[in-house]
Amino acid sequence: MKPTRLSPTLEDYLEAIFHIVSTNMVARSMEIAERLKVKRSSVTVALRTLAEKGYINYQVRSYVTLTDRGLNVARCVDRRHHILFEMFKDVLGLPEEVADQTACSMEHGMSAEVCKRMTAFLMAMKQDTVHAAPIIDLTHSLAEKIDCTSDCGYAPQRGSVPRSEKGFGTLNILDPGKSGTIIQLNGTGTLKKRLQELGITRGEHITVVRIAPLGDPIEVKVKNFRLSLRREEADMILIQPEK
Amino acid sequence: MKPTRLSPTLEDYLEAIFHIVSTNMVARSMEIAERLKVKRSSVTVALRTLAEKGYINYQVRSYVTLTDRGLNVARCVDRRHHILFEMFKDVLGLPEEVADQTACSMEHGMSAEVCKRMTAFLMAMKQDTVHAAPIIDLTHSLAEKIDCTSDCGYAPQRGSVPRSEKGFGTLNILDPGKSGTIIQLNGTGTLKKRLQELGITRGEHITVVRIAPLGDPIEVKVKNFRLSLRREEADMILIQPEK
DNA sequence: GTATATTATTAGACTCTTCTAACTGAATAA
DNA sequence: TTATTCAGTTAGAAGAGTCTAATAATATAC
Repeated sequence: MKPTRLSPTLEDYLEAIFHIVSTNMVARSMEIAERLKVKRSSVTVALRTLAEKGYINYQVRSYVTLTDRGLNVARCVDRRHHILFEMFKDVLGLPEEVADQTACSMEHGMSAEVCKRMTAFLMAMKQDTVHAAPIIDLTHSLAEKIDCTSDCGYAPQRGSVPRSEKGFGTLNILDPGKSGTIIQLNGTGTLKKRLQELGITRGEHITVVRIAPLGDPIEVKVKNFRLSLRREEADMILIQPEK
Repeated sequence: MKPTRLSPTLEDYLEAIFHIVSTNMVARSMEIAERLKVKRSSVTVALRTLAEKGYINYQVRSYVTLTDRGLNVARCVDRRHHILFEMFKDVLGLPEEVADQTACSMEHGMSAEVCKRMTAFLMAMKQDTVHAAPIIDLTHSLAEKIDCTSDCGYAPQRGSVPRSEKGFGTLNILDPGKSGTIIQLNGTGTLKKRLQELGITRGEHITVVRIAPLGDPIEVKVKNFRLSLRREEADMILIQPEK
């Protein structure tokens, strides 16, 4: 009966019960299982927990109803869902199904305050259509222009990780002519061994002589030997740059 | 090495590594643990998994870097985070910390398409400030007026669950004068027994005679006996209303 | 160069959520 | 009434993620 914070999963169960109860007055395991796409046995477990915490009225092998507490939470979750749904559908112009699905997966991390503000925002968009309409139009036309495959619009970059502040990095951060001290070797057994045999060991001093056009291979100098390393190999060598 | 879909948790680890690597070139367990507020031992487990799946370069007891695949995913998660953060901070006017936290918990359920549209929306808001400014102003002033405690702005209601379509419900859905057939008793041992002894059993016909002002108690008639039930008791009685 | 402190790892336990498979209770039909 | 069917339950296992406690490797200090 204590008001423990509900997990996202249990919130989902409550939400499902809320919807079923809205048209049916009572909910049964089967319907909940269907709606949440889980097995009936999982529902039983969840119902037991929800009943223990005082969110539902539940006796073994009988219908389920929400307690007042359960109803409050369910309404709250439902409300968050609707707000997000509207945002995604009406403002962002996503198809209903996607909007619904996305709302589902986002509704749980939303505090009352956030919910309130988003409600206010949607109210504003609806009240002030004169200003809202051009924004929405612009949104849609901009959306078409953004190229967004797997990386969400980020342009693929090479050598994209910025320079270290503290100091170390893999060998690849050294420009030609610069040198550093080897801190650690990160490779797998064989490859690591090979590098060690070439003289690349902790504490050793290493200088980058030349880098081929595409960053591969890299010519380095260790103990007065010259070696040619592939980019992957260089990535395994952790160094503390000099100067 | 297979491109299994990452869990939200693992995405969080990747994101943390991404940020540490951005200033540090390499990430260490400790820093990751601090950032995610978990114990170092949990980090070790996560790193092992991420390495197995090919998202990071990781050898036991050495620094961590992102692979190309890891970098792509991390950038993507980071981008989703930023978009949500901006939305919450700049549009909804939430304090930075709340915006960040909320973005954190919502960033995982966001598809590339949703991310794209939200990016477009924020671009639109920034490009067309003439229209955006009044909307944001209105949002803020509306937000102040919404009373939103635990139930997200829903007004507390009594008897709020709508009437059944299929039919059954607890006794509380019957208006005075209406009657129905008892389908099931939902109570605990003692209480259930008490009700049964009063003549409230499956298949019995029950009529609501009168409901006290606040819905409690409810006067009913079963088998020509008149009984007074408390609201809680009535909630345990499942009925199929008549007509 | 040994001792101490720091950092990372293992092992084992626990929670949460789900599953499968077997079983139980109740409603329906013969 | 007995058999069949179906919904709901239990038990047991598994995976993910976390923790504590103990241990091991490394770095630092003397």
